[in-house]
Amino acid sequence: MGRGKIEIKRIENVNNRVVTFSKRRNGLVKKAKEITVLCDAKVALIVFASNGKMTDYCCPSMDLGAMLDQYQKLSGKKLWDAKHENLNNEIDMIKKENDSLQLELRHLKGEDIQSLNLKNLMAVEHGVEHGLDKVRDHQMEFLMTKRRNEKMMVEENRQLSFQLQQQEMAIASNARGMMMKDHDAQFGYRVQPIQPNLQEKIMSLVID
Amino acid sequence: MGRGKIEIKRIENVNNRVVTFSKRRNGLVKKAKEITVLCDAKVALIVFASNGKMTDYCCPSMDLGAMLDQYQKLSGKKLWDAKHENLNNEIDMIKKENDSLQLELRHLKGEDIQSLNLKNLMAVEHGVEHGLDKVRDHQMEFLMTKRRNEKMMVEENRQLSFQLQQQEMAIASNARGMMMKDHDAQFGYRVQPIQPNLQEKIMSLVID
DNA sequence: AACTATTTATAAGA
DNA sequence: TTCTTATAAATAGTT
Repeated sequence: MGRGKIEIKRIENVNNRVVTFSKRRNGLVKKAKEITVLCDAKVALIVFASNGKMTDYCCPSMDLGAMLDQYQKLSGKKLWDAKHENLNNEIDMIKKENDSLQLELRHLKGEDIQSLNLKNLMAVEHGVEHGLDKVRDHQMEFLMTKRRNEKMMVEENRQLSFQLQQQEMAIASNARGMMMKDHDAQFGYRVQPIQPNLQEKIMSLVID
Repeated sequence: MGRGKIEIKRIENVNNRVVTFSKRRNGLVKKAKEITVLCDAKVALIVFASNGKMTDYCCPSMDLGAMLDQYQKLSGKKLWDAKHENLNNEIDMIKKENDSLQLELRHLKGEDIQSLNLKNLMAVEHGVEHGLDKVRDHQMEFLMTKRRNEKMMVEENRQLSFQLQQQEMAIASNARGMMMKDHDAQFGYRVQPIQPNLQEKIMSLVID
């Protein structure tokens, strides 16, 4: 329909092809809209140009998802069900892994062991013993650290007391020596902990 | 385009509507095919009549599934991804559960415990100790059962030996008393275990 | 389902 | 791209 009749075969001239595509795509969408309105039809249309650009139309009365659900029902063809199945399989696999983990966990806690034979029981025992050793080692380390920190705290306290005492002495002699002048310099000394924040660190370790 | 111009609004006359639908649907599909061939386009078209009947067209170069994948990519709209999202969420949840199980398991085995604080360490220790007790209890039971079965076996053996001895004596006296008649009755006695199959049961327990 | 008068779509040209 | 226009194609109403 135009100045000349054309054969329905690929238009080799790129320009013509692009122009024709644009015109016909518009025509197609227009007709889709028209049949939707005129005949109460439900239409979904997706068009990709050869350059990848997409145009789509979907009747207002039903969204594309619903259209495709219907399509699957009526045609019996699967669109996304395949992917669905993959995900379900994955879920099954992870669930199985989960179950076996849970079982192993219960075994280590001494539950559900009536189903184990002697060899497995012994394996579990060794595993648990080993774990217990490690946990106790770690606890020991913990306590050692705590004790070490306590010692450091005591030592720091000792040093602070010493400094404090010295400063008090200095102030006293100052006060005695100058009596009523240089009041402002009197408190120029600052008590400075050797390791700032050490005490907070230790407390958090102990409380944690 | 026809004998008269029509407004683009729902055709109220049912017959006209159905006929027009049929004509226009054919036209739409024809145009879809033509643009596919002429312009190398990819087209997917689904049409539902108001009576529910479906017609569809999809370009031969790409199946509907692939078209819709592309559609989702380019439009950013979700079609089945909504359904998939649920499954993906479920997968994430189970995976998280899995991870925490794995961690707990490693803790019970004494691995990765440097991240635990003292309270948790102690909880793990108690758990593991309890498990160990239970496992050992169970092992003990196992051995007791085995020992009990061994005793039963010894006792049964004793009884069998006794029966056997008695039968041998009976046979001997029979043979002496009857010498050359009633040969067939000679072996009429049968050695019957007190608990049939007990030995097999015990063996399977021990081997298991 | 055909027919056909008309409307609509569009191929080619500008 | 867009507009124009001659012509092909689609189709509304009729038979």
